[in-house]
Amino acid sequence: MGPKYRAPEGMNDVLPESSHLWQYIEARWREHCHRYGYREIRTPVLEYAELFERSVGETTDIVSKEMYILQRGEERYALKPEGTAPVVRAYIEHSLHSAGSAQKLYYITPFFRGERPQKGRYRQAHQMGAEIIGTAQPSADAELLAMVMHFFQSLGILPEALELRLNTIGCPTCRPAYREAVLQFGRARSAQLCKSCQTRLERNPLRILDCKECVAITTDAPPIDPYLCDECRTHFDTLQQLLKMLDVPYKRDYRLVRGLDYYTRTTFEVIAEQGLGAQNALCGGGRYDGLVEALGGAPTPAVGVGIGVERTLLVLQALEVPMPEPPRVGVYVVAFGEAARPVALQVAQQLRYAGIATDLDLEGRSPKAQMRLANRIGARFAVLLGETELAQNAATVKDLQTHEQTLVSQAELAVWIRNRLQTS
RNA sequence: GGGAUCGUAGCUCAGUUGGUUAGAGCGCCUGACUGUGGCUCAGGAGGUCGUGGGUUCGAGUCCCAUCGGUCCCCCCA
Repeated sequence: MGPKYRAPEGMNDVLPESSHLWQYIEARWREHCHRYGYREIRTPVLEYAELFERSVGETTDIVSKEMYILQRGEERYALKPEGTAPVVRAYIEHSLHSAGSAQKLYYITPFFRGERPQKGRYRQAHQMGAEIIGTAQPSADAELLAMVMHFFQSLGILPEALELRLNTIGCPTCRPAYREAVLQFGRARSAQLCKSCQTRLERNPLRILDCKECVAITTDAPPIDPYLCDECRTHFDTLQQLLKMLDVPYKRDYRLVRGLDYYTRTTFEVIAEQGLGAQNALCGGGRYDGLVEALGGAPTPAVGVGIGVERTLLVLQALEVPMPEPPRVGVYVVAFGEAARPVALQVAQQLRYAGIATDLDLEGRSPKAQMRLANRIGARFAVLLGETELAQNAATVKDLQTHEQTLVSQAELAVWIRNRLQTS
């Protein structure tokens, strides 16, 4: 029996029982990025649709059929389907290059793709991203990858649970020749390729390499290495050396040819064996040396990563990694009798002003129900107010763990409680 | 866009080859304990069995349609 109104398909409410986990992951990401010298950037949830059409690529599924388009008058907007293009747009728009050095920017953002939802894949999902804009040095790629793996580690995910897959897809100088080689390879075996790969072949031949259906055929496809230009080869070699030096394990994956048009050279993803179903990529990213220029900026190399928040959460839960408990109030104020209720509210405020997380009944429940609630929400102390206490401007503080009761004057209440909350 | 699967109380689920007033646990409320939680016990509230048709003397149970969830393909974080 569905309720009359539900959240849109593939879009989820984060309920209080799990919102603290989101806060935790997001706080960790912020901390982590600050530790690596990044600063936060926030961009609108909407951009002019054209931004994504130009950057992500008109022929990609994302742009051709998954974007949420909003038309308002003459303006065509799209809910952002990924995080990088808006950051690059902002970088150009606000001349962030003028800072003189490469910009390290991080963000946390929702993004939207109109696809059938499944485990770990939603129509509104959330991404933690980081971009280094303004350097072509492989040390940027290496630092970014080390940061990402360090981030997962800091959340308590063991390195064995993850696999960093790494590849290079060359640059506009060398990729065309490789593309041609794969195209020839594919054409020669066109009949054996799956249906979608046959159309893929003409549009974006490299994509046949990461088709699961056609692995058996494409396993013999030519590797890119002999086709790489000197610059791309040096970049990739150096990156691999740096990763080894930094003890960041990775696996070369010749099939890792990302979906978005803007990638050059380095591509990577981190996959998890457990916790995610078919959507086992926790994060993905790569170098996009042509994007800033393509969007109207000066030629500016860059590299970036996006980490799925939902997917990270699923992995943490599947691996049973310890995570924080939801916040609890320390004190619950209980009123015995109607006369005590306004005083209870007053006392609760007094405790809150003193910085003590406090709650009380606002529904007129019986004392017993109030006590039950105090216990259930995990409060450490119940502050009891009845005729006896009111007569003395005092309160009975009950320690709900030890059952000890102490009569404390209302004036000293906050200090009395704060001392015990700190020491226990 | 295609496919698989599920849909009984707020939540997790029982409901036998179709057979009277549809059940349990958790949670909620009340009481035992007239101003005191956690344990126990006794009561109570809460359900158009997703919806609409059909078969039947009779449908939660069978058939069809439809809606929704979940998972998978495609694609991607």
